[in-house]
Amino acid sequence: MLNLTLTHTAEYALRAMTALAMKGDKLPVNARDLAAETEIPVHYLNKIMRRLVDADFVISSKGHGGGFKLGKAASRISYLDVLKVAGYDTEDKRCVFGRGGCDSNHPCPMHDSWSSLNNNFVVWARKTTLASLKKSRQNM
Amino acid sequence: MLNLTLTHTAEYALRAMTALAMKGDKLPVNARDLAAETEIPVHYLNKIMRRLVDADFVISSKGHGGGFKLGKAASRISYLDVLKVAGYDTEDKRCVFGRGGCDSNHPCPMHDSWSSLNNNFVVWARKTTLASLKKSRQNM
DNA sequence: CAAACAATGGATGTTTATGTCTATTAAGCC
DNA sequence: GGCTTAATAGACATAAACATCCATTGTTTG
Repeated sequence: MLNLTLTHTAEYALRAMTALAMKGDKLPVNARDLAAETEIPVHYLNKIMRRLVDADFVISSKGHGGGFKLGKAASRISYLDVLKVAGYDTEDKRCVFGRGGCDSNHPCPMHDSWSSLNNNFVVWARKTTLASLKKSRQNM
Repeated sequence: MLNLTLTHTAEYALRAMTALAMKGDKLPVNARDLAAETEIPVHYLNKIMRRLVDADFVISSKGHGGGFKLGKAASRISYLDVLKVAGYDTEDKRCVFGRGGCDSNHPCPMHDSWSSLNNNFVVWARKTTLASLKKSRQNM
């Protein structure tokens, strides 16, 4: 993994989850409202939500008064979790320099600096949860 | 800016620059050889090289014995420089949460955690130069 | 039970990034 | 000067990401 550019899909997933977390888990929010609030195209949001539902981070309910809400406590959902659902692969050991079999024993020229950045990122993404967001900005 | 996924263009640019840095600045390397070494499609590499040449990070020479070499000392070319040429925009202040006018005074729920990650990344990219790579892995 | 609401699933269209091709220009070598 | 090497330039093709649309299924309310 690594990166420097969030895909739209990933950014949207984070937005939607953040918005749900800010709501508390009282009432479900329907796709239309969620989309309006987060500036995400409704139909596209629906697709992303389905993946989050499949991964059990969101619970959906149909029919009148239905919609989406968090599937577990905000403190138990990390950015990393959400990014994985959105297609990021933390297990991807592909070499940035394009070499096969590049690891800390047989590093390519970019290996060391790159993995330090990557590790930093993964630590950050794992420890940042929807709850930490909510806590730091209750006053939105 | 921010990220978690390098575009191919950016990754290729970094690879090519790294490979050039490892060569020292004796002889130019032609596109064919550079492409083979870095596993980049030749024609695509050519396009990227042109942008690096335009930005003065690479000097090109045509004709027999020609090719590409670094345009300045490896220590004066940072990852950030290369990424900028590849299209990354460090000045992009667009809000990840989709809000207009989001800044540290009027932060969106994601703002704080997101900017701490981003700042980290920018510091890293600025301080990491082609020389640091070269030094850490002279033995490639 | 009927009507309205809302997610689901999949087909389809559009845009952007990636990759390929061909012709042109410039430089070195004989 | 003619031949070969190599970058430059831009047109063109392909694939992936992004986005839209519509029909279906399930829920709630009256």
